[in-house]
Amino acid sequence: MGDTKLPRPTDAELAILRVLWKRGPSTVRQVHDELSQRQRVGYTTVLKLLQIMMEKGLVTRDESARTHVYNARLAEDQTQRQLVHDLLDRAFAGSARKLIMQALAIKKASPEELTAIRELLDELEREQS
Amino acid sequence: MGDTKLPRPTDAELAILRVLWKRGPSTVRQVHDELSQRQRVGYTTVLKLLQIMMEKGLVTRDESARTHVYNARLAEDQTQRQLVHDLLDRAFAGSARKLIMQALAIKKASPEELTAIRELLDELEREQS
DNA sequence: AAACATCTACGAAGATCTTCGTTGGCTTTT
DNA sequence: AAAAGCCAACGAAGATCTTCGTAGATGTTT
Repeated sequence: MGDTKLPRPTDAELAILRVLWKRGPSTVRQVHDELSQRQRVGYTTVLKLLQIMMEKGLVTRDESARTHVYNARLAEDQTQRQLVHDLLDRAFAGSARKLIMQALAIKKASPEELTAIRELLDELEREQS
Repeated sequence: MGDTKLPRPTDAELAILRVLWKRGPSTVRQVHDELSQRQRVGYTTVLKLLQIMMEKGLVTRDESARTHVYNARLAEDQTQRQLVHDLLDRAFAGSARKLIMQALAIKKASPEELTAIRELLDELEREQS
């Protein structure tokens, strides 16, 4: 209960989530400091976004101290999986194979990565039997 | 040169692109007919979206007849690749491996699909040497 | 040629996204 | 205890997205 499906994070929200995943629980200032190393963004912009994300359920907030501490509600993998799932539905008609093909085509994956993927394939096939 | 980088299509725009990819060059009515089989959407909504997509360069338009004929500017794969690339940057810090892992985790790919992916891996490794 | 149907263009409303200024309350420093 | 700094809350502006009604032009039927 209470966990209705979360909305897909917007671009700006995703940028904040990435900071939270990297840093763990963080104050607005910490998120802002990290974020403004890459992009010019105001403090209150980050604050507002975090408040909205709180409403949407994308983050949790510890209000016990004056300075609130925010954290991502879902782990990085869970969100990533959701995003992939979403893209799969919207643009690939559910074909994971095609999506994977495209991913492989973009990034000239290193031999190590190819090996890792191959191992995952092995696992999946083992599971399936 | 006229080909500035195209914007990422929105959800509604992507739904229309999918129809164009499926049907090939189509009139507004044809797109609308196809689309309204799945979702309730007005004719002028589709028209307006196509006009906007025209401005953005996402589609081309043949105006030689009174009833215009629209077509996707980029092929399905090109757009898919762009979307994957975009997601890779925004949510996966560029790690194709992680994205592929997530894709595999979602869809219990069929043995045939796994084989197809494995073959692609073989090809890639061959190319790399 | 009148009535009807179909098409594009225009504009605008409502929703969401992104941005940040301002205000007022706490906290720390002087 | 006054001043200065830091914080959350609020509101609002501008941008983009999504939706569709209405108007006017063109084509078809009667």
